[in-house]
Amino acid sequence: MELSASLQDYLEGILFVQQEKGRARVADLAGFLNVKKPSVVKSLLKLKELGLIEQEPYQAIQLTSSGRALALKISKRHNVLKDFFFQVLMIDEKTADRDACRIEHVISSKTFERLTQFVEKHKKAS
Amino acid sequence: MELSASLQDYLEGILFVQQEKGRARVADLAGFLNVKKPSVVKSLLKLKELGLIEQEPYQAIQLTSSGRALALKISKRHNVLKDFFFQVLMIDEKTADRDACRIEHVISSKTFERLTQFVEKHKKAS
DNA sequence: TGACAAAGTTAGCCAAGGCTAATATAATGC
DNA sequence: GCATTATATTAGCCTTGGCTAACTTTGTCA
Repeated sequence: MELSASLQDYLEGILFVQQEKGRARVADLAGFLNVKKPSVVKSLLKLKELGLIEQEPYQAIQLTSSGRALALKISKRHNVLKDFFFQVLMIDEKTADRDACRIEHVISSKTFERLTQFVEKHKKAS
Repeated sequence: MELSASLQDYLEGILFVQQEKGRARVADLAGFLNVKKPSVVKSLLKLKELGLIEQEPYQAIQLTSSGRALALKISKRHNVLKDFFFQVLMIDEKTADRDACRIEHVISSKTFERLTQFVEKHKKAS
């Protein structure tokens, strides 16, 4: 059961906003992801059905343990990709971040693992 | 005017199939892209409206000069990405190709250019 | 404590890009 | 040259993931 790129973005966004602001609300997420609140609500419904988040009506969003695990996994992908672009290819941070955000959803596990090793090696060498 | 990932795939596919088989027909493209023929027809209509291809009813697909230029550009991206995965990261060819196919649509020009340099440098070094 | 602002929700619309079923045209072989 | 097969097209459906407008709930503060 593969999560769509969009739902992965929501999940990752929830984790990020929680870490930044202590809690993640619909409006925070809408701001972070540059979408409107009703779009957030609609997507949260799907994440609830998948058991990845919980939310009391009109309240802040909670990640379930499986939701948190998945969000962390996606977030880790993001960071390795960003490190590769920023530290290895020396791309400016903003572009590195944007590219990471798009590629994290489509890169294969195999390629991601090799890239992780590659980035590690580069860090040690410098 | 940015072409969607899907339309980029069609355009690139047309170029590829033409090179392989001499001409690109709806059925060839459907096979290559793993979609059904009516989906191809629908997408070709959009590419026609954008002036990227021409097609007489029930006949093979022709790239216009701007369509060809764009297809070549996309194809080049694909090849550099594939080279990076296959030759630098030593990913198996099939996976390298699949990742290239997905990432070519989302990578920024800036990052792509740096990656191109990086791959060139690696080729010389080996 | 009651009014108002902010946050969340619902309903319903739209475009993109798949699909199937049915139809039309082209190409092939007897 | 005609029947059959392959190819292309059309019509119409579905899902995803946006949006706006309108409404409900929550929270704040005078």
